[in-house]
Amino acid sequence: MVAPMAANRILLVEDETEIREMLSFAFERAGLEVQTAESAEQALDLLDGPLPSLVIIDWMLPGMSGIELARRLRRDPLTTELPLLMLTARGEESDKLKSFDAGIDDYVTKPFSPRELIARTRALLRRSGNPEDGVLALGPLTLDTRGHHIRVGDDRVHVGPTEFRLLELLMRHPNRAFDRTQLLDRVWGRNVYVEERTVDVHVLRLRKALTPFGMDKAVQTVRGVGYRLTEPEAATT
Amino acid sequence: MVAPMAANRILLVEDETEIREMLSFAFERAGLEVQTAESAEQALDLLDGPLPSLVIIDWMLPGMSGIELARRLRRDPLTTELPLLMLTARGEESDKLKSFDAGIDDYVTKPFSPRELIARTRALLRRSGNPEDGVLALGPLTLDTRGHHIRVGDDRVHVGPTEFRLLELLMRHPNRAFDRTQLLDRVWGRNVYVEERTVDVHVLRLRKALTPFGMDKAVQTVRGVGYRLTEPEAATT
DNA sequence: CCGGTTGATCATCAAACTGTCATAATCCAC
DNA sequence: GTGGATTATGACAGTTTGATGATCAACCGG
Repeated sequence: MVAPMAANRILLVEDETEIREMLSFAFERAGLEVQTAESAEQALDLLDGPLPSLVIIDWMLPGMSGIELARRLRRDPLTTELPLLMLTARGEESDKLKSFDAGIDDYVTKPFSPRELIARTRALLRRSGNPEDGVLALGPLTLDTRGHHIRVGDDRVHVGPTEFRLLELLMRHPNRAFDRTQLLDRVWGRNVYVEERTVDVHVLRLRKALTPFGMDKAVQTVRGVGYRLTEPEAATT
Repeated sequence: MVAPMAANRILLVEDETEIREMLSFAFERAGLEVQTAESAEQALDLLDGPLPSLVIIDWMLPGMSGIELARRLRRDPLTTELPLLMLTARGEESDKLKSFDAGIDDYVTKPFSPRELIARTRALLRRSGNPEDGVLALGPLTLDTRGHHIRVGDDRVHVGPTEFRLLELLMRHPNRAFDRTQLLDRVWGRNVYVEERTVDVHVLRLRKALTPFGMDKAVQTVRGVGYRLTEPEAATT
């Protein structure tokens, strides 16, 4: 079996070793998995791998600045929606505005209490489809990102790893249509070359797995676009 | 270029008239529609109507406190996802934590600059992937560009890709008449040759799809010119 | 090295969508 | 009212797109 994967991984980009370690410790004690980078460049490398749920960026970094890193992430379609939290020593309003312009989602000024940072981090995670308990739900369908299992009501549904990640993405963004390119980037990972049509097959398998529970209707085709997860029409009586 | 006619309405709950008016003015100048309430009770009343995209709550309110209002909104399934921003004069950390516990998404301390509040509001709206995001509306008719969803009230309407793009264009410019050439250019694409009459057919198909919900009347013919989308009620009876 | 899984493609079938016509229905100006 | 112009509608045949089942490769833990 697999080691219980933490639901939320955070990427912390901070060049000062002391702060980095202090925060790593604080986050882990708070039950959040942390990954660290000492520079924007290193962060970009790490972001080629599986994406974290959120990125915390120090304003002052050697080499590429934090704000420049933020802009870059926003420019890239793959990371454009990744929640960003800026960490900075400066308190001037002009900096704040610059941050928000760069697409920062939140902003904490040094010196700060780790507790506040964690609270803000949590708020941001919750807001962006990463519930703390790691359980996503859509009607009777639930997906536990930590336990790696899916159920409809009390019945367990078995799907392969790819279908799991696919459903996870869809459940994080219900009612949103994704085209095949987006799905490939976000479920398979970029830099992997796979035929677009392959998506169809995995969607099919996902539907098959859900069919016995009547939830296959939730995975909808959007012709000419891609796929979407939507709660089936309520047949309330 | 299309002006972001995002229908983002904000509910501001603030008892001090002066601040309320100042902020209303600032938000509207920033292109955000505002709705105000003087008390938590009044806010709850307003929330029985169509939901805003975000609620800004003053900590200190006569009667039910801001924090209590926040808790209440979180408890109600209907508003549990509604982004909340707390406005407070107190700066103590314990209060901040209490706010986040209550499910506040962000938090601004008085005195604050309207610019910062607006920046944070925008960030929150963007982040919240609020279902209202990218949703065009005309009366009961809504079109979700992100989810590729069209509905009238709660009923889903299915149309083909072309009809979707057609309706999207019309909804972005309600009450404006387009001639067939313009529609062909903007819905089909500039360098595609199709019969002008083809537009009629797609308009017909769009109307057919809307007919069961009585919204077909919204798509109006402008004889000798082309077509226009207008809210049915606007038509004189 | 061996079954058992999981994953990616391909070929094929079915369904949905499109653009065009021909024809009926309306509208407008005279 | 009449005739020409404009629009609405129903049918059709080709295309495009998605669904599906089979196949083969890669991977994994003995």
